Amino acid sequence: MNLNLEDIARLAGVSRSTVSRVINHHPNVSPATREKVWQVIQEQKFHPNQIARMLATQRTQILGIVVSQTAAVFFDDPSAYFPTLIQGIAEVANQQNYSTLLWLGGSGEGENHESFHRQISHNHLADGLVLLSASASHPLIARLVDTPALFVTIERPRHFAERVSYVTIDNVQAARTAVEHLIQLGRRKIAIITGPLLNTDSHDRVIGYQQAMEAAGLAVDPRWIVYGEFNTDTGQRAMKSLLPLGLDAVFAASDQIALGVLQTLREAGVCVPQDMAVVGFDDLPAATATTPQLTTIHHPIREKGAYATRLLLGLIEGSVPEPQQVLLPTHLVIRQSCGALNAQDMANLHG
Amino acid sequence: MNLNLEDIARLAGVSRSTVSRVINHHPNVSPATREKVWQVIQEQKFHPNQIARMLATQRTQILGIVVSQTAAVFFDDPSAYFPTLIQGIAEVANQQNYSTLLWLGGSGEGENHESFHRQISHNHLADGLVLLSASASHPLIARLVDTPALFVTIERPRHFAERVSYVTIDNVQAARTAVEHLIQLGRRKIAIITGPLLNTDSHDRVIGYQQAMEAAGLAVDPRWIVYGEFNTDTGQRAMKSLLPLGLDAVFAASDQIALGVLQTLREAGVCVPQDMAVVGFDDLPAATATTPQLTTIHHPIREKGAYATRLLLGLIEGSVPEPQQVLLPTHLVIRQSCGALNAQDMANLHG
DNA sequence: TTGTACGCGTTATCAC
DNA sequence: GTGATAACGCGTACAA
Repeated sequence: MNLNLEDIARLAGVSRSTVSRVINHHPNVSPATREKVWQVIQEQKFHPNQIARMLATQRTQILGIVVSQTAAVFFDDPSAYFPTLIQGIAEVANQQNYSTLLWLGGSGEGENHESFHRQISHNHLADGLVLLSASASHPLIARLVDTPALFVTIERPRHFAERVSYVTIDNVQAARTAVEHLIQLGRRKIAIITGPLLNTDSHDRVIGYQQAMEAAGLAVDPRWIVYGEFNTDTGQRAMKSLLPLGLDAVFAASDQIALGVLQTLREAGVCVPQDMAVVGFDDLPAATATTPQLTTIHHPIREKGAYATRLLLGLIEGSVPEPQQVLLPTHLVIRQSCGALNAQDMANLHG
Repeated sequence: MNLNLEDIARLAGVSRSTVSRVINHHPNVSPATREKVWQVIQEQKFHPNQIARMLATQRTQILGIVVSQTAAVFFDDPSAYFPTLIQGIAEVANQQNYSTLLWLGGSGEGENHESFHRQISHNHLADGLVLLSASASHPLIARLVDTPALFVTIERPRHFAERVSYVTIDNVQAARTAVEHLIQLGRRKIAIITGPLLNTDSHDRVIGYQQAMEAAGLAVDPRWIVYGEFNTDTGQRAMKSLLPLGLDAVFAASDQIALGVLQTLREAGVCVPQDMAVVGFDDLPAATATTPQLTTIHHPIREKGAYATRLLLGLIEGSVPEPQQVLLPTHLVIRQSCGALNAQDMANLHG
């Protein structure tokens, strides 16, 4: 049923190589034959066999996306973090004529994780890999770092950080900015609720928090630093434990956490921003749906995926040397949850 | 750097074919040589080249996942519908040693859509395709239906429904069950807020609604049927327009819509379920986070993806004939938003 | 400018 | 049981 180069060649009255040249836009082919060959190709709706081409060129034009995460984090997360990342990756990839292979796994424990990573590192289908969540992909990184495989991680990895290419945001600076904003507004007793201790994003945000506090000469009570998950549940639980400490502000290191914080504060009858200022992180769509609207750090998630992909493509083309480490900038989005905008300001904004 | 069959053969002192037989677990090989060859394979950490194998077998062991949706729907949706579907697909695929190729597209208009679908239908990389959202993939279906390409859609397609394989839920029955529940509780003036008019899921839910109403001898005011999108915004807008009509119940054809409905009712001071009963659809995690908790139809999204994949695999293996159409069952999850459980019942449940 | 011949790494069909 | 040898469909030096 399917034709091949040979068939087209015969129909066009030329050799197989000439057809190949035409298809690959090789310069050395006369306009006449080029025209003639294209004609036949169009007529026959011929499309070269990708697989054969891969075998011959040793290039697949495929990028692998690896999500080494437990299922729940991927699909039950209202923040759509991974989907957004994937969107950014796929966009750039498709645009550059790359296809994307999706590896979802790690849902099981130990054994499963093992075989999942083995599968990826042995399946040489992709020209390069994007690892979403460096912390979760740690075993895979350890496996890949000593091979010629090309990959870039999202997040700075905990280990091998100097040897691997990664794209992340400037978490330290971002957190610092968020906390400085609170301090400028007169807040002094500021807590931080963040994600896992072993996640570098989470970790760096704590560093930024500490830097801002120290720079302002504010002492930090150890109880003010709470680790958990980047979800609403953690926000609720942490805020409850923080309630008796007499704080005047909370830096929630993700909007999901902030959602839980706001909910708990509402239930406890604590007014935001009057009694407690809250600043989030991520700038999710949900951040504008809360009352009061959430002041937060804009996190260019999609752009992170896109950038990582462009970088990976660069590594594949050989146009940039390995390793590459990039920190994307973020910025503060001021809304209502910190009290920076009073009623008058709001009126002006809307006027 | 990378070895091939020939190299292993030389090292094991046998021929290339024998090595191939060992790898593919062919019976016709003596235990002795089998053992010897395995030894070498292990030592050299040899893994056969997938691409070459694909070329020879004419099978890729790759499944394509096509999301012909505008970007926003994929990544900004808190319901995580597509990610959940993808999860179900990837799980089954990986389990059966298939990789998944992800096609995200249709973000642009016309032209882009065209080239996106062309790219997919010409890229013969996948052994089969799963099209998420038949309504959005309509042009692609039209393109594929007359080719030997194997594919299954999620949702019943609007056209070619008899000729294509699809997996969906029994929307008519589900909607009917939801509305019957409201009727049994004494509600009479029941509205439905649903998704796009051209979406078959959306359409079928209206059919089920009408059947239930008719079976109960209840007249339906045309204004009670509102089409929109499967999101919170639609819920809010539609509910506002419904408010003056003196209803006593609303069937929101998605939990996202129900969220908007509940919010609008709260703002309007309408008590749920006393003044207005609300039943949703999907049974998202968010349905238990509302006050009152949402009575809703459980929608096995993940299972839908998994089933579609198993079906597609069957088509590929040739073990089932084309086309196959399957309706997955759903069930009603009774919580608080319809008043079926009073305070006493709740106490008993928790006791 | 065009054609020949070989290589990419497997699987599959034969003989032996 | 085992080993040549021919596909699979394409890219590409090299020769013409």
